[in-house]
Amino acid sequence: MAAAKGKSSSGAGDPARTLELLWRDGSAAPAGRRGPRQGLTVDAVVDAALALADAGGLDALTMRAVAQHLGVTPMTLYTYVPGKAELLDLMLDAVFLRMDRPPFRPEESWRSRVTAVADANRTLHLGHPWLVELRIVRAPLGPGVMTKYEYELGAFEGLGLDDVARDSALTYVLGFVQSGARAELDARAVERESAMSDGEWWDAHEPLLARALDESRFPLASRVGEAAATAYAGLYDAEHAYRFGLARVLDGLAALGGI
Amino acid sequence: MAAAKGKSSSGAGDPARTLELLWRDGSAAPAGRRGPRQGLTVDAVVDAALALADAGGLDALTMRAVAQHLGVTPMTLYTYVPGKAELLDLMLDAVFLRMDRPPFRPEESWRSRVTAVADANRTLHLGHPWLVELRIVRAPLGPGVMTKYEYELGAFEGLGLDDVARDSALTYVLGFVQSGARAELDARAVERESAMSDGEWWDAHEPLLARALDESRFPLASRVGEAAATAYAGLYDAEHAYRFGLARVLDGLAALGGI
DNA sequence: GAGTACTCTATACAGCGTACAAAGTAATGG
DNA sequence: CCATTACTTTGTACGCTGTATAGAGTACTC
Repeated sequence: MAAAKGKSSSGAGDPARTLELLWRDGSAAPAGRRGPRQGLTVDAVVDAALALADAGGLDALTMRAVAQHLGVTPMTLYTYVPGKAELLDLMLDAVFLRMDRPPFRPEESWRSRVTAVADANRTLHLGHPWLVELRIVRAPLGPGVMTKYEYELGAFEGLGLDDVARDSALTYVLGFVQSGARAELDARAVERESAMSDGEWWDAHEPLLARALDESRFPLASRVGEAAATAYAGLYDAEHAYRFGLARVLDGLAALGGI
Repeated sequence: MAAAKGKSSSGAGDPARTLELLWRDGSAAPAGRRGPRQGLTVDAVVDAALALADAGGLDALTMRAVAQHLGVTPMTLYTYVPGKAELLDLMLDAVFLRMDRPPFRPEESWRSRVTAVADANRTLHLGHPWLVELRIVRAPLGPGVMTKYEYELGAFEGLGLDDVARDSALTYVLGFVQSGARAELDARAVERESAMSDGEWWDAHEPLLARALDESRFPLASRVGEAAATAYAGLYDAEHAYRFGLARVLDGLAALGGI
């Protein structure tokens, strides 16, 4: 397998081997294996990788760091997972599987259920910042992915959608949540990495911005931009954007269902 | 300046220098400069970088590649731009500035105007795939960014929104478009890099997926998943997702404006 | 007891952004 | 006119990445 120089994508490895790992087929039958017994497990590798990525994003997730975390040399990891791509598939399925999924109550409105799904996904993304860095295409069809999909489709019961529209609606809601979470995480990361708050950044730029804030050339932009900046403490208020957007999403879906 | 190991972010460099470059302050006054005359211009560097990134994404955009494209050595570029972060700011502002912005007609409905803005941004993202890879926080306040913001705010005239809500609405629409564009570009990239179509990928996985597609364990998921896969040719139909989502977005905004 | 399948380690590679030092060039100040 | 100075351009070097490859040691099967 050639060295992956590009972005991290899901679903990149050998299908059979990846699925075997996802459903943990080999874990129950270590009988009659030659050679030294393995000192670790796939789960231990995945958990170490999750700890690193949760704390420092995909940049912090290097095979060397995972190995060091586990007290082995980097190449040892390759006896547990085929490569980094498959490790990411396992991480993704693991965090999906561990999500909280309180059962929907029969009398609950679809708005309440969809809001719960959105909130849960927002929490997921904010707790695992590496998720938004991942290209999730051809998702690894493990227990976590399937369980999550099954549960979330259930939230749209009562909206009067056919199966295709139901899938579209879920994709739409999840896209909205991921988009907002990404913006929030990006803002956090920039604030951390630049060691400069939004306010400090603004103070450094404002004196130089006569042209950009030219009211005669950009009347709407300068007026609305200032109103927005004044309304929220910083330049970007993620919480507000989420609440505003979710209300729009729900209203848009209501119009679809004719409710 | 330390080597940037992380993701590419906008707004990372020295404010004064970056703004000077964005508004092209030094370009008209090359009088009395000692040393050899420069063989290139900032614009030439930006255009070369754009050509590379448009064709191959952020992975293809290396300082070495830009230099080779221009027939100089990599370090030569650092006399034109302070570093890669500032080059990305210039690229971003440049593509924003070059967007098509047909004037809104007075009798045009807000739905038509917002649809035009969404379409233009979709075209922008699909034509410049590296945009979705960028962390756009603290956007470089150059002419492109300001002109785009000014124009797009105008699309929400007639919806009855105050300034703060107008900014939120625009953020919401742009987030939706970027989210969909990212999904589409990710799907394209994976298809290209894996040299495997979605259909081929599915054919390779399906025989092994008895567990994942277990109808008793995942009744909704297997039924809806199959309906969606059948309805669209591939696993993900970006065009459909965009049209479906944009209709929801507009309906959601209509409910906000009370229209 | 020989063979074998396995685990784990050590070394190596190409490519990244850019710091640093050196070499060459043109305008300036005496 | 020439030494100085500011500038452009180049070459080299560093630490980092995922993982190919080869070798050393271990525990099972025949």
